[in-house]
Amino acid sequence: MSAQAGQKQGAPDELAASAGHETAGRLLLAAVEAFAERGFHATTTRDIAQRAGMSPAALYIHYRTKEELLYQISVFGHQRAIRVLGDASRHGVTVADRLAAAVSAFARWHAEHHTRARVVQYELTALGEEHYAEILTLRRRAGDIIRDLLDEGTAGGEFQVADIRSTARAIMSLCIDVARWFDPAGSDSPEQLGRLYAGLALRMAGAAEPPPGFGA
Amino acid sequence: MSAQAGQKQGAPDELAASAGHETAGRLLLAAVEAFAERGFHATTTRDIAQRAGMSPAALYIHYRTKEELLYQISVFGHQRAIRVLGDASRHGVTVADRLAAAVSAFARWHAEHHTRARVVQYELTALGEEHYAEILTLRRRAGDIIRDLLDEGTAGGEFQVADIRSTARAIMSLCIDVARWFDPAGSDSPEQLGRLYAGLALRMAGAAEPPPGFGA
DNA sequence: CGGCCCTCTGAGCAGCCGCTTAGCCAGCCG
DNA sequence: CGGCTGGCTAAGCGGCTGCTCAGAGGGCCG
Repeated sequence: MSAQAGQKQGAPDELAASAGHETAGRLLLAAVEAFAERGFHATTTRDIAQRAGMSPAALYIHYRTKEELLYQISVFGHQRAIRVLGDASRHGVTVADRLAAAVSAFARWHAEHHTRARVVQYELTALGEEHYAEILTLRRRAGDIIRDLLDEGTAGGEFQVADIRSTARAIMSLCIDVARWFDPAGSDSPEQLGRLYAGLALRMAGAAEPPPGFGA
Repeated sequence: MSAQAGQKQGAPDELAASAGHETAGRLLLAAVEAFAERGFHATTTRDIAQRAGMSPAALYIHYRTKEELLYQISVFGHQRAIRVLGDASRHGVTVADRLAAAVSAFARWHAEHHTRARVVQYELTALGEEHYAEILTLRRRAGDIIRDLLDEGTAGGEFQVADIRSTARAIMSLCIDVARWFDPAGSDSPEQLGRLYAGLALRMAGAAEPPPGFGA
């Protein structure tokens, strides 16, 4: 019930570990679940504390406010997502390979960590003004990765894109929205979804179709 | 400040008119704005009443609860969006024409009415259980429209789609997510966005590319 | 072993929440 | 003209909110 989907049993959660203290990490995971289920504003500090098996006051030993919990989740989540996207975007010989790898990894991350991703992508506006601005600069980096790939592929003639900025935004948009609707009980696995979305992104970029029977 | 984007000055708002009473309509528009800005749970009935220029108690003469306001907005918004999508999906000779028209209209609606659409698409979970279930049946109808077009186009050989259900969901997802990021002060107009997204959807469907210089 | 610090709890504060109630007032009907 | 009706408001109810604080308990250090 409290285990993050896709995480191996017994493996320490990296988000929880990032808190640097076991109780602080438990509170972070409890907050992710609660925020994802009900939204930031509808979640009470008592609810978070109860999910972590603690008293409401314990929360304020490790975090100054409820908003700081959201901020920590947001920073860590964005950093992870951008790293996943950036690493994948360097795997591949052709630009098309790299775009496919990037989109596949990014969409897959949103499916696998849909609980976390939902908080990261849809509860941003509940952040304080300074924290919000800080997160926005992180987000721009993610968009730039896809745009650079489209730039490179279009310049080299591999892609046919009329409006690079808008197309890059559409591809990002497609991946991000996965967090809204993805259901782990549904028929598609995160891997399948990643493959499918990589193909869709290549088509959106106007890349030449791979021959039939290509790929696994 | 309180006028819906894209609405002509002085023209009676159809959502407001749907309330059947002037004050009730003003409250509905005020609620849309407040819910879109802060989210349902972070919005207080006092805030809604103040935006409509009334006392908090006035709200309860026209609506039983705060949730009923959200429900009215949701039903009306879904009905409009589905009608826009359905009407457009019947305009065109080829299936590709109709898919382009449907996606263009649907994406454009989400851009033009992004305030309303944001509430409709992202505050669903705040609905009561029965109301939520009712809205879900409406939503399925929307998805079916795109899926039927892909079905028809694939059967006729106009489209090349490996996974029709997932591709239909991706196209819907792309349009819906417009409500999350669209900024009327940005460089793209709703019309431009609709045209762009129609082209992207055709590519996702594997339709043959139109010859260069095609269209306006 | 004594003292200290760090973590955690029970109790609770001030303030805001959704919603209700009693009553005011303008407009319509006979 | 008197009385009734429906839209509206001022005041306020119980309950829940984020957050605080005094103190308990247990492990580490000298």
